[in-house]
Amino acid sequence: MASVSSQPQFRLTQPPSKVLHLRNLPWECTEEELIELGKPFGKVVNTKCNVGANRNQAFIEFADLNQAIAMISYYASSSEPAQVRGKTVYLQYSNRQEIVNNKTTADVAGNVLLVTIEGADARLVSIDVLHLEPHQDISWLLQGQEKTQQRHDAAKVVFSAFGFVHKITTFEKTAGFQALVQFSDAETASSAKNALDGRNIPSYLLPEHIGPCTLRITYSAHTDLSVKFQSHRSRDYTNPNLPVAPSAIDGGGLFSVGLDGKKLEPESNVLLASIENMQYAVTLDVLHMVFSAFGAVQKIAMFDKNGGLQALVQYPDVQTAVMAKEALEGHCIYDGGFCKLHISYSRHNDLSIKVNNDRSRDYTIHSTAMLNPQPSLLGQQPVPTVGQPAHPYSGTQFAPPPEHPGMPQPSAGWAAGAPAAPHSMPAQMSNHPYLPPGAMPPQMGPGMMHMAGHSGLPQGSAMPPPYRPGQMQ
DNA sequence: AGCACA
Repeated sequence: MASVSSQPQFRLTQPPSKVLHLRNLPWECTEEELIELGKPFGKVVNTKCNVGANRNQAFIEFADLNQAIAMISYYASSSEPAQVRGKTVYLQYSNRQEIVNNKTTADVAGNVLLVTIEGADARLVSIDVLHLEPHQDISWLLQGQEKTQQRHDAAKVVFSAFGFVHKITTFEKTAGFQALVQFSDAETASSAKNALDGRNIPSYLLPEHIGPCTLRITYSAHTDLSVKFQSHRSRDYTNPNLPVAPSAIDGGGLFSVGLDGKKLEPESNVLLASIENMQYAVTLDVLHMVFSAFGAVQKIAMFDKNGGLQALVQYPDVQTAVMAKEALEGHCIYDGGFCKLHISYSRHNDLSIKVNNDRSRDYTIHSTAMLNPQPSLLGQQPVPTVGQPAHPYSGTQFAPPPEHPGMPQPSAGWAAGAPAAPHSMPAQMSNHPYLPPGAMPPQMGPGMMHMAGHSGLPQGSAMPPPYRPGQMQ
């Protein structure tokens, strides 16, 4: 008998199925587009997008087998390939007879996201990415040994930019490392999804030398994740009292040192600041101004790292650095999510500044004349009187959206960032809704963060003097 | 360019 050897890979003809498997789809491909593609041939009753390792495959299911056959046949003999937005899409019968798993109605927006974190080096994500959550004591995580946990942490940090993350569960699958991330509502979830899907975790959140970690995001059908324990693979941020380290991970080894106890990242008087979404120039003087709000800045050294700008900022003492870090972390130098700061403690205690130039400066030695001794925008005056920088940043350097009261919303973040906003910058100065042109305080870049009082920052009277070693919890 | 949520 000339029986066909049916090695699955080489079968030219799969058995027909109402379900078609599509590949080589564009990222932006939506369920609507899939339906559009199939509609000429019949009724599409179900779809599944973002399938496969690259999330660029999909399934569509027709109401009737003949409709699927019609579509396959048509494109088998057509000179024009099937396309979605100009991209050729390859079709074949699926090896399944129906789309299983379909979430309730489709890829319907919910408050829980299914996130796949791709990247060969994802396991190397540092604990540093956690530091965005000052209240969140994650010291127990340090004990963790698992790569999954670290990617989990990265997910927390990244997604917190869009709103409060209630819960995260993670799991390892063939598709890779995945997480379910629960927000309070679908709006928040969808803003996170829209902003983050297909993007890489910014390199400043990752240690040096590690490759990109890409996020692939779809909606989950879940609405409320069940997290029974705080573990390295699941966390409930709404319930800090949840028991730690369940049997799930034989987590015996965990010295669960205080869920409200000690800090793990050693504090330092020197901060390492990374600047994200740097749509506008950030100069030494700008950094000096910003960080001076919390105390005398002794030294600053700027350098490029991983394609981004970083700076080491030295204060005379740890307490000041702690204050600055707590206050500035995650905030933007400019309104609109521009030049967002990420701050961790440096291992340095005393920077060695070889030369004073536009990238590094020792404010303790010469040029003290221009160093404004009074340390705070924050402390007293609502009107910033920070030291006039050596090179006044002419308005053109910055993109000064109107001087919004209130710190920029962290929600913008790197999220929508990339494509947004670069165009009209100097123009906005004159368009300032409140100030006549030229009314801008010369010391302050227009649109810059106003440390004095507003949202996240402790303000004026409410704020203990910067040097007070008080606990700001 | 080759088949999916623990």
